[in-house]
Amino acid sequence: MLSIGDLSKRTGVKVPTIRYYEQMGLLAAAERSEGNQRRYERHDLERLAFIRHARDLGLDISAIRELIALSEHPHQPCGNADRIAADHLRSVRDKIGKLKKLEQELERIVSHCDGDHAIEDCYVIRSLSDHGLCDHEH
Amino acid sequence: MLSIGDLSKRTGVKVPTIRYYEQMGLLAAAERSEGNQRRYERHDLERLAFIRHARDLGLDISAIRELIALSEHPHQPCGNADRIAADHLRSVRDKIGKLKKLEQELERIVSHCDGDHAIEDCYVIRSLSDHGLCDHEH
DNA sequence: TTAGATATCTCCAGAGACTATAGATTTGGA
DNA sequence: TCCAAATCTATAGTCTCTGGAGATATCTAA
Repeated sequence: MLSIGDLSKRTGVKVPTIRYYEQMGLLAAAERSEGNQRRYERHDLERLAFIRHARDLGLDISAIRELIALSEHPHQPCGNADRIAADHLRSVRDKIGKLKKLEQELERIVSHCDGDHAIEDCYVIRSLSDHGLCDHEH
Repeated sequence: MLSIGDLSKRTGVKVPTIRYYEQMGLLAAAERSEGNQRRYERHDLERLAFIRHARDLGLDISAIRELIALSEHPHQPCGNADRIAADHLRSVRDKIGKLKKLEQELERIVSHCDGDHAIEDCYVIRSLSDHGLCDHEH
């Protein structure tokens, strides 16, 4: 039996976050000690590792809730789980695309500025003021 | 003189968001009509466009507040503005790197799954349960 | 001029995913 | 046995908005 602190150390999920996940229904309400403290077992550790992993991958709580619900019906076909992951892949690619545009623009802005002239002539400030200086719309 | 709605249409920033920016001190408190409605001028439009642009680039409110403060002292050297943008560029690159790892991993997960077998054998679910299946740590 | 439609006002609550605090209780080790 | 550390609950705060309620202002058309 693990305390909430043990669980935290083993998974890298902070203690208040574990309680938060319980509240959000991602973790079942834990058994309690005589003194009302949460006590966990191996399967709770696995579940929390699953959640942690999915969060690291950027899935949101509701997607994780769906995946957990799916994983509790192991004999159904897995099309929905596949769809959730594939949707997420699309959104990750989308985000990467957007960030790359930002990267280009910031590069351009920063490279024009040597940090050593007056604000009124600073490309950083001017770029932010005047969208027309951008290479592409965003 | 523009109403808050005009300003919103011209900048693409929603009305409650404009009021929020005022509350956060990014926009000066607007002049008011006789009936207490906000009235804006050209320079407010420019300021809001600046904010919008900076937010689109992913700068947070406090960074924007700093940039605005800097831009109000046009004769100082611009080193700080440069630093803010350069810092941000670093963090954008960092984010891109992380998302690319996710992309790889999600690709791997999704490509192993044809959406057509039982959950208990689904690579999506198994990958999330078992970190050991990952190519790299995260 | 007046009615009615639209826009605006303030204040407050909620979203999402935590994080932190306060004050009380329990637990584990010397 | 005693004390420090961990845990408990409940509540509030973070950040950047977004939406609603109910009251007031403004604009347009008749």
